[in-house]
Amino acid sequence: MELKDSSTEDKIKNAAKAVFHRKGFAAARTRDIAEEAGINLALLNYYFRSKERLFVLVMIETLSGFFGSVSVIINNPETTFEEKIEQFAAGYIDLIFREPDIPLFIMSEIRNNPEQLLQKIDIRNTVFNSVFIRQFAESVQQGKIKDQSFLHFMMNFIGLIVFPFIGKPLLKAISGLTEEEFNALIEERKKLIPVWIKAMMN
Amino acid sequence: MELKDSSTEDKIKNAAKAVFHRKGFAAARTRDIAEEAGINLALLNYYFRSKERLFVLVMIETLSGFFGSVSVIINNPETTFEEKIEQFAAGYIDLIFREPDIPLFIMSEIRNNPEQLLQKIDIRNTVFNSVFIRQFAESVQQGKIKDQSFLHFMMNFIGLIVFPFIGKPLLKAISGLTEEEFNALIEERKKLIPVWIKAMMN
DNA sequence: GTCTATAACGTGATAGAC
DNA sequence: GTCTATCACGTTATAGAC
Repeated sequence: MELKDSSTEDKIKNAAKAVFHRKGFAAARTRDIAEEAGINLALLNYYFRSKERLFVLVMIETLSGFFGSVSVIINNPETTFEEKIEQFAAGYIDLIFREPDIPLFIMSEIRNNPEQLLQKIDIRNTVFNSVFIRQFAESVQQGKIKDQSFLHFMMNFIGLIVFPFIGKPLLKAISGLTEEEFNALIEERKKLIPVWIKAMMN
Repeated sequence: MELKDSSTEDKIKNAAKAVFHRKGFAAARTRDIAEEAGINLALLNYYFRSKERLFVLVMIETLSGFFGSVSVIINNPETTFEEKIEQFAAGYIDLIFREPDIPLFIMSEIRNNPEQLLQKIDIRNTVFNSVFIRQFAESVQQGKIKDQSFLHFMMNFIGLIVFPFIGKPLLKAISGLTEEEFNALIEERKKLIPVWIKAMMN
């Protein structure tokens, strides 16, 4: 969004990101992207050859940006397990605030093409070789937290962070909150989620 | 899925449900639906006039089925607040097990057309006039649970239930679990979520 | 009601001038 | 590199026979 739009190529790619994120691959039209970029439709094919190739590029950058951005946090050897939880929650919420369409976009597109998209990014190793998971195991062993499946823990943690964004239209309709009020509620969760997570683990 | 396929009209509608739920409106082709129903493409238009009209019908039934199915649970005056939490979690997980594509389908389509779709179902009143929310407020007042936003509570509760289904492809890739193992994990959550939720409220 | 054949339209992609 | 004009194709929708 706030990337450099210096070259025409970047303008198109950033426009494609915005449109794909908002509408998904199938519903996005190359004409939408061209219009959003303020260029002609033919230029899109000149630079990226096809809608599909452009999409793959966008997807790779989106996935690596989304999953890579927190690898610093979860691999910091200086912070404790609890500190990582706090930083992870706050960091991810800030990240998604900047691009709120990404979680639903990723989930939808992966559903349509799981094997192809997931092999583009080695998320499994990122998680399982992290300092974070080692500290989780240590905390369990030391009896600091309840013995439980790491996967349950991750589902809960990520779900608490991400679900309000995925369910936003629905949750706004239920609550009747304005955009600002709803965002303020999510902002509160940066502090609340770590508290909840710790309560769940005892 | 397991509905009566007696009439041709029902065959088409059930096929449409399956295809729309799996691929979303934009990616679903009327040919896919006709093939899934085992009928000719022209019949689809004969019965439902257009893809869009068929979609709206499917969406209305999906939404009312999804949100209506639990209104019995949350409005039962015989059960306590805690019992409702247990029944709601187990009931919803069973429901989604039967049609696992629905949560992501609903979220995706509502994103594309929030106002139009949400006015078709009065979910706001269903929630706010429920026995469930009254019991929540009473529990807060009596000091049984921590004073907190009902919306946070709902986000957490629904998120814990629904997120594993929405994030399934991703979570399976991260964990390396098979379909059966993953489903077993979710099955465990029927018992675990009420425990976690209670821990979060104290 | 159900089918085949085809019309009408939208969208991705390219040719060719500048 | 960038544009206009157009092609090629897939998809929705309909006409018309049975």
